[in-house]
Amino acid sequence: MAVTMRQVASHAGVSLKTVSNVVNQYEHVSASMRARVMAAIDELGYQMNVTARNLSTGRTGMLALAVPELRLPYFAELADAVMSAADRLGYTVLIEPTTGDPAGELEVLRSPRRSMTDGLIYSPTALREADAAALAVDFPMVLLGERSLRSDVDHVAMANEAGGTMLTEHLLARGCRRIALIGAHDSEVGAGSLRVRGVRGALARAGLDPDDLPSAGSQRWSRETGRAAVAELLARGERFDALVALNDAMALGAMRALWDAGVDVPGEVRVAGFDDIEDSGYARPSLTTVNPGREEIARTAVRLLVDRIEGRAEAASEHQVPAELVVRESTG
Amino acid sequence: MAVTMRQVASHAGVSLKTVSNVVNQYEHVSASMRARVMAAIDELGYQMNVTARNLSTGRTGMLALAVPELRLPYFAELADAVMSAADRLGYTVLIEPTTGDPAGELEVLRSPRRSMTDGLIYSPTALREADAAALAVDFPMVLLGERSLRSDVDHVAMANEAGGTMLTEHLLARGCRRIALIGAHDSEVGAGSLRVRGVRGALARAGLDPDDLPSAGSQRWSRETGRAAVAELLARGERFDALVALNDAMALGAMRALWDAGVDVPGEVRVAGFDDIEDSGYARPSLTTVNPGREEIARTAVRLLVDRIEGRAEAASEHQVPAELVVRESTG
DNA sequence: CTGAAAGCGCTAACAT
DNA sequence: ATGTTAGCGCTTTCAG
Repeated sequence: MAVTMRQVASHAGVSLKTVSNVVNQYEHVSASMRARVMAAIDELGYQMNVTARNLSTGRTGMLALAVPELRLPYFAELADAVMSAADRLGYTVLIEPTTGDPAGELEVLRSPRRSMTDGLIYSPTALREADAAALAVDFPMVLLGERSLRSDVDHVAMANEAGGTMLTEHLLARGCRRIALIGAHDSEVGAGSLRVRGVRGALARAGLDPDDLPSAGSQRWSRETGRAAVAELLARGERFDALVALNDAMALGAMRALWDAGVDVPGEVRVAGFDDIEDSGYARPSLTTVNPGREEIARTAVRLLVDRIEGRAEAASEHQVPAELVVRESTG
Repeated sequence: MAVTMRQVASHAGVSLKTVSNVVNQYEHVSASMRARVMAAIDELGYQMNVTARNLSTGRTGMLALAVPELRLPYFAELADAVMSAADRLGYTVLIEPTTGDPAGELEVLRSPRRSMTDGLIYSPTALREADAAALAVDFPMVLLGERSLRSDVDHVAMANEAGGTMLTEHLLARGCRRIALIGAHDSEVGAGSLRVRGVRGALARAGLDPDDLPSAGSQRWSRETGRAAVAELLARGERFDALVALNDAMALGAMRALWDAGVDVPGEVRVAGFDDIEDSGYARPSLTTVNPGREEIARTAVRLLVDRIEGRAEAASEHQVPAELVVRESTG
């Protein structure tokens, strides 16, 4: 079918190894040899069979990135950033959707496809303490998130708690006294609980009751969840002068629901989110949020993973990427 | 390093082939044999080396999907849909970002990585007539878009022109008389020109001048492009009572810019887009748009490609996926 | 600097 | 129903 290296070799009248050397930019090949081989390659339209090389070298040049779903804008933007960073280091990214449930997140660790990738960038959102053992894998992996589940693996942590704190202090400074929360669930791990912790801490420090937070929302952090959560809060008759959504998508859905209900943002309720996804700057009103440093997270994760794959890694490390408060119209 | 099938075989005291049979669910294996092999697999923690199988079978089980960038919401949602559809048929998707320029779009056709995927779903947006020859590839491919460049390949076309027509007729029915266009560029192929054709056709039929369309915007169909385009139109002093953006992202950016300029939507200007991305339903005002049938496009493309890969394909076919007008607040 | 030969881990005829 | 034997196309010692 396709032209093989062997055919190129015989067409050029050289050995297989020589063709391999030329193709792989091996230094010590005479110019004439190289020219002859290149000519044969062109004439035959040879294309390297990457699978064969992969088997031979034991490497595939692919990194896996496990995320819940690409429809969630944060993960689409993250994937984009990871792909660019990987590309710069000569790697390709295989995106593995987990659907954001524990089963899917565990499955990606055990998938036979792991043998097709050199390593995994893993952003679990639904794993529970009980699943921690599954993280003891025998391939290079870097975890996105705090070192909550397993410690002997590289981590890239974003400033979740600090972000929650910033947001809350900002709202308090604007005069808010009763904050409602969207998207909090009981998981003990993951970004959500840390963000909530930041919120509670700031409230406590301000002398407010950190446990008196009206809250709604589910596991799937989508616009629809945000919209439904606000509908629920209003239906329950909750009162609040600020709304912290644990991500921007929910915040955008929430703002829409508030508008539908005739509640003015930021006049009556100030709204803030997390992630600084692109939409947030274009929403009406534009959304105050926390920029988690997506680009740096992506760059760092890829670098750590590639270092480990290529044997340059030391002990497992944890990197903290600083977050930044982005104040926009939704908080006045 | 990793456990091989051979080790499993000797551990279980059977031949290589038997292990292979068990692993591949081959029917004719005695229950006892199967149990013995499974036990060995568990004890050794065996995991199939997919790369080796790929080399041997000449298949990888991966489909490539070439799109400009995942940050553009339409492509993130499309990728999501393609991945789901592929998964249902037992395939994995490798996303190949093209950056949306001609070089990147050509590159993906020639990349050695094509030997790692069984076929390609290709959504060119920047290719010119001159590049048509590059589409003569020797691997299974399905093109997303009209049969404008090459005809002997499977196509899944969306109703671009019809969509433009629907949108325009809707706007005319609402009383609009002067439509501005965002995102039109001179490319002769691609979705843009077809959408524009639909707009012009409807205008002509209504007795309006189809060539008198204020227009702005560039190749990259992002929110920022939409915002900048409106800024430019306003700066030029153009007058218009409707705005058709060639995709939703630009429409959302445009609406934001109109709001910044104090122009009421839909009161003074009605706005419409294309794609029905998720954001459009949550925007304020929510955006009137054309739903191109993304799910069906994805399903159809994957099915066509897999049929071809697995040898069930006939002659090249063109599938038309119907579009649907989604009327929302932005057109009153 | 180039060639010969072995082998990566699996599948697939072909036997048995 | 299970075992044997060749490869798949490339990389990689090891010679020369």
